[in-house]
Amino acid sequence: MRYSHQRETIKKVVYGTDSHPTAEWVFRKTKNVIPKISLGTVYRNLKLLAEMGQISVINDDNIARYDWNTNSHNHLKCKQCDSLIDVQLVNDGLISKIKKQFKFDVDDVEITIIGTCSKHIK
Amino acid sequence: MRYSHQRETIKKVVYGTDSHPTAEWVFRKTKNVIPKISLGTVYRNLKLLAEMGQISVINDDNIARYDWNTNSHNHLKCKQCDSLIDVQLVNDGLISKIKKQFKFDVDDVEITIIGTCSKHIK
DNA sequence: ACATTAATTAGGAATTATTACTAGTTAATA
DNA sequence: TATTAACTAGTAATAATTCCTAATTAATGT
Repeated sequence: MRYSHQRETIKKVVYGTDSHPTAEWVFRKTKNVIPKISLGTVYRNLKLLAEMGQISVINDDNIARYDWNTNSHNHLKCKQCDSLIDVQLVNDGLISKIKKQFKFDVDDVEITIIGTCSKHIK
Repeated sequence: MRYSHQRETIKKVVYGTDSHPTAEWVFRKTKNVIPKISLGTVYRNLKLLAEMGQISVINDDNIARYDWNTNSHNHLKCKQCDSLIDVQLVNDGLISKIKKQFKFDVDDVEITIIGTCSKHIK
């Protein structure tokens, strides 16, 4: 894997936000630094970064969002403001329970809690 | 909401399988009954059925899959055979914990466990 | 039964997110 | 500094889904 200015910039953009951005958002932000960057380059490098384990991908309602936080964690998704909030819900207990109960070899646990965040609860 | 032969047939197709089918799969199956049905009709009615709470939608890797089982439940997704297996993991404890801990009003809990199912473990 | 009407459909065009292709550019190495 | 393989910009292609429109059809009143 060769160094690339584009890839490094994209990585910095993702690492610089907690907003779980889409490819389109990353594209717009990266353009501020490299105006001639193309959307394809952003997609290709986001995919590469994910494969290298440097960022993670969240599948949110049929659109990919990216996250610098590669530790296993979960999300609260607010229907009102469409934001994703990081939380830690899973314990090793759940994983080993699934392994035993269903004879299922667990790689990853994806949890998204859909609802309304505190901002909108009066 | 007026009766429609197409919608009833689509519903029966979804209710007739445990395979969590895609819109494309439902389209092909429904075509056996109504050869001239169009893909748009399938999408529109799947959406309507979901809105009416008669089926549920699963977001699997940026492609929608449909499920007759509208009770809250979770999925084991096997990377090898791409199948989804229904399981029941969530207890009310988790939901009330989230409500308290994050002041988050929970509507739905989406859990997908990615891994390898028993078929592929020797 | 028949006319009216608003919901629904088929078929195709449009949209959105994403990937693939290609000629030109660039980082690494010798 | 020349070589070369990886990378990029720009654009075309693809895949899933939604939108549009004229024609069809289920429900209702007569």
